[in-house]
Amino acid sequence: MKMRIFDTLSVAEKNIDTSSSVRIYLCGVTVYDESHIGHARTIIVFDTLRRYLESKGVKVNLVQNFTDVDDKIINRAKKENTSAETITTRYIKNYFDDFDKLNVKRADLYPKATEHITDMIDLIKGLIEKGFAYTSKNGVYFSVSKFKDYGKLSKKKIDELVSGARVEVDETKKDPLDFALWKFSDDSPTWESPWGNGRPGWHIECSAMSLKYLGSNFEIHGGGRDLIFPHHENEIAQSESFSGINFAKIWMHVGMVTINGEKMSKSLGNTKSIDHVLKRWGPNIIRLFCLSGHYTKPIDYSEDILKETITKWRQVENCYFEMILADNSQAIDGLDQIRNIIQESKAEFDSALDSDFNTPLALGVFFKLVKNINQLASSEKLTKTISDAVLPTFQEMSSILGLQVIQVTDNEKNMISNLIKQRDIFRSQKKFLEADAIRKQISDMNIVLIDHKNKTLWMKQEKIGIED
RNA sequence: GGUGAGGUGGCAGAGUGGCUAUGCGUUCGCCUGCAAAGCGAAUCUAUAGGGGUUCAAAUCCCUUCCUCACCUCCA
Repeated sequence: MKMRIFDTLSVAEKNIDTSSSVRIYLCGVTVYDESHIGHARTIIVFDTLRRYLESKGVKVNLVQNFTDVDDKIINRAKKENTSAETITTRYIKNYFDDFDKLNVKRADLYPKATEHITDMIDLIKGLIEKGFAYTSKNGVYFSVSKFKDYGKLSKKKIDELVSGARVEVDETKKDPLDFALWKFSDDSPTWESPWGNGRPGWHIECSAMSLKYLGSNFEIHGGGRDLIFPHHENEIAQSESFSGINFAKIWMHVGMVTINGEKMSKSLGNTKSIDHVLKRWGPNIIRLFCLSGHYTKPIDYSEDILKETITKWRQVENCYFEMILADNSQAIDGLDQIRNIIQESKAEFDSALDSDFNTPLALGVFFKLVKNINQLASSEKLTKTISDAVLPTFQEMSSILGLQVIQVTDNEKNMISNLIKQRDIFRSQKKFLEADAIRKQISDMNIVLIDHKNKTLWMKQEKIGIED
């Protein structure tokens, strides 16, 4: 396969090297609070990318870290009068609860910073030996001026950064731009190091863990756009100074989620937790929303847009049930035509994703296919043969997008079809009150009846919180 | 101020030189015992403003205006 992704570093689209496995390092979350819709977007984008690559038979090795040592965690622990570990354990569990519900496949590995302290210490040692880092009163620092390419990812010039005012003043650093690799501290949790007790800086953890698990030069390093500077810039400085070779082949950054056009932030109090949006919209709507704009661009979370998405999702559900409940009673024609549609859809879908992972375009292709099937169903031309021809493609696309139509048990199926039979009898006797009572009973099970000319089908709808 | 990304119909969102996606919305209609769901038709002829290149530009160049993000922890 030939897939191109926009690389932040070279400011150009680059081919993903799929000759062997595709190694992806994704910067995960700091576990001091609930995850929000912004985290969801980044992680769903990478989950979908991974699903797509795997659907093409490409082996993916996805590593996503948990930052479980950080000042915010310690502050939260102090506030709750408990240990940092209690906090991180709670929010790691919370993370998996949320993302399992969002149908995000588990990464191959979720390394935690606290479990890689020795790797970080080794890395820092190496950087000191090579002359890129030094010890001072408050910790060990990376000397930015020693790394000549500093600023190449974020396109910043060192001189401008210095004059750009908002650099923390710290007399103990040789240069205001130098950043901490190791911070001395007696506040628990701390670890021993050759330089003194303390804890690692944020940036060093991702360098240490990505180098350890994916090597010095892997295919894709990703995260939110807000991580470009300083986090990823610093990772490049550390990793390339240590290894002497180029770090990630492609830097892939996902745009921010705004809320009604405003940046989402704790201080504005407008964050939307995953728990909140799941209760309100459910996983499929959220995934569709997160993939509805090109991943490099910002997307705006607003009720109106999410509501539109419900309509689309209902069409997908309708399409699925029309297909699985199609029967043989019709003449078989139009099969060649539908085969063409399937071929075209597949080709367009792949081509959209191959071209810098254009998910909005791919979604459009998927919806078009859904529309085509619903058209056939509406005109009583959807036979079982046609359904069987389309279903694999429908399911493959759904699976890549991580969408899941709600499933029904055989018991439910039997019960529903019995109720429908009873209702049909009442209808034929023009006992509409009784028929409507059955319809109500069915609808209480989240089943919607689809009355065609000569038959009644049904679909199970996902419950969407906001519609209650 | 610096850097980057943008400004496309009521809304969302593709499209990097020519054939003006797609979806939502709205209106009417089909279907129905009535609904629901679905479908059809109609509506909308958009490309921030100005200039230029070209037979031809949303698409290339110049310019003006505007928006957003990052430059501090942040997905």
